[in-house]
Amino acid sequence: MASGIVSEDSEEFLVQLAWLYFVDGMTQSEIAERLGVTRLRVNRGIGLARARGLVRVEMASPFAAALDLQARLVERFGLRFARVGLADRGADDGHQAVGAALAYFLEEGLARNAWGSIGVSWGLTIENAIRALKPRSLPELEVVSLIGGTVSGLRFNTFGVAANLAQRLGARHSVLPAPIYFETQAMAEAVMASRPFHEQIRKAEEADLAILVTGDLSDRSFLVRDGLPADVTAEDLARAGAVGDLLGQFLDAEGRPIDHPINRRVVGVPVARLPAMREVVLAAAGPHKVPVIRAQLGAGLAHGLITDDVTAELLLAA
Amino acid sequence: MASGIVSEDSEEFLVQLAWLYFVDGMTQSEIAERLGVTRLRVNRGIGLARARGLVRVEMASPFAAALDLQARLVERFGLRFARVGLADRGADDGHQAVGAALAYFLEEGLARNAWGSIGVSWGLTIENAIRALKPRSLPELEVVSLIGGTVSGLRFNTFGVAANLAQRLGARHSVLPAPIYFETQAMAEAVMASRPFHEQIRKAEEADLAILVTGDLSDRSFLVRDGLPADVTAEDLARAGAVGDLLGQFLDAEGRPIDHPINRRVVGVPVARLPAMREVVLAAAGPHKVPVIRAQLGAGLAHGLITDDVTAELLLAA
DNA sequence: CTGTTAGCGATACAAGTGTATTTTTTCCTT
DNA sequence: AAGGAAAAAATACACTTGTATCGCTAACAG
Repeated sequence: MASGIVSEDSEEFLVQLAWLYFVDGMTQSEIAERLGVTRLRVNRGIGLARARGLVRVEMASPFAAALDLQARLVERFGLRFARVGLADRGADDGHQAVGAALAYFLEEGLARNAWGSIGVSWGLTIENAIRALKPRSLPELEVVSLIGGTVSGLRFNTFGVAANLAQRLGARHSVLPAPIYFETQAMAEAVMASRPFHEQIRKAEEADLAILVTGDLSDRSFLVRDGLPADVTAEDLARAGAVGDLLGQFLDAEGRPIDHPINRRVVGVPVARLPAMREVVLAAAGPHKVPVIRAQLGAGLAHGLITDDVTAELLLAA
Repeated sequence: MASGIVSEDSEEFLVQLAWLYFVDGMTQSEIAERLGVTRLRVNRGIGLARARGLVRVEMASPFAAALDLQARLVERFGLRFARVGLADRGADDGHQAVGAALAYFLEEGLARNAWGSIGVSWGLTIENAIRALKPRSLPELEVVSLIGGTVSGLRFNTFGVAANLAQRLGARHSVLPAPIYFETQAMAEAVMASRPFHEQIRKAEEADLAILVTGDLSDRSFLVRDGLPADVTAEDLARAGAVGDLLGQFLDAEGRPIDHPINRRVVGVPVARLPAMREVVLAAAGPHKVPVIRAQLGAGLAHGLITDDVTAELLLAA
């Protein structure tokens, strides 16, 4: 019902608002008066412009705030690099901060033209990062999915994530047109072995950059909550020794895939291939994810880590 | 209170503030509490971070708001392009809006690598634009002064402008090490004819982009207020038919240099050479500048115009 | 030792902002 | 044409921000 609250949400209007507010520093009531609309409209419009990523705040050296944590992470886990943003300790979803940190990391690399193809999975973190990215036109770049998608139309579906990121960057994209999990191991193997899938997965494995996310086994994980096949529960996985997932594959505390059918029904780049990839970064934060992250970093599954200060402290604490 | 709190205006502190405020959306009091400083400090720090250009708001398609005005300016004055920002009609100095517009224009071109060298003069507008620019590293780029500088240490002195812009862009720069006006015509001619000056001016004339500003004859013009030689007054110039200046040279209502000694005592690229330059843009706004701008555009002294909506309307009104 | 001054913290307050609630308008249906 | 639903406007209010003011303290010169 409450679908289109702000009706006059044309880009032109929003750009006007943004200009008058952020560039000229006019007050919302002044703008409302000048444009002949209500202050409410202005207020909502400005919010909308930010939410849509039409205006972004860029920061000169965003990672200057946590230099020490970054250095200690690199040292401790033998990483190539680490980037840590500052979390809002009040809000319980650290996605905001990590998303922004991931975006700044991507901006750096994109400015250097460091990657010809980028592999992504899914999740709120990436979704947030996309919005914080500056729109570009990079027709040479290709965004590839590292993993299948869910059937249900979740907004952070892999298909959507790859498409949105590609659109933001003016790049091409390709996905793995399959569910994350097949009903049976046989079906998954058959599909993965077929020509087009084989080639697509290979393309994913050859991406210049892979952006990984991870989830734990709690209800806070979207994969656990909505993405698991009907016949598998989080309890099953915990009993089999899992602490969380990477690319839909469930890993134990040492970062090894657990011995459970679900790991053989998955469609995506196998975790075992990650160490051979060119550049793999893990973007994850939240106290509940600390064990999973530590497992994955310990197993050498990522070259770089992007997280927030709270998570970084916890990772270093043990 | 914690021990190692960075309580000065260090970049690290400001970046922390900016991150917590703009990325995490925390309130100023929350930030103050978390960092163990007073809210006042946070408030001022955030302002400082903006003023220093440490955080910038970028906007997706900044010139979408005034498409029609731009088209009409191009049509009316036979320009290659026009960019118009939205002025705050309350504030009487339009420098904010034009500065931002100029910055967006430069961002466009810099992203395309459109220029190998950029010529600048001086003024508040350019100063504002520099702060709104994203820092870069373009060691191949050279910023050159199109004009001499003032003796007094005005902060928008040409020398400073060229140096600041170059620093922001990570570029080299060179200036015309002379005052704008010499005491006598003979001195000016002698200097301009000397080898190093001759070469420097030639380099300026060959710049890929020239950014011009202009002033009228009122007290609002910094050149008139502080930059004129002691023996010349604005009244003299007005009597000689001047309506304003371009590169320190005073022009009449048709855009022709007036016949007055001051125009022969100036150190800089002669206005007459502008039409032969590759790309010349005039960045100027304000109702009081309308006659000068119109004169200059009428005489074909610029290929492009960067201004604000108020000025654009007035230019088109006549 | 004392008076002066610069700077910071505390307090206060006016203005600005984000959101919830109620009223009005508009437009569609019957 | 009347009734009803949905959108926009008006109203209200709690909270946030920016700035002015006062008073304390510490540094410093005489």
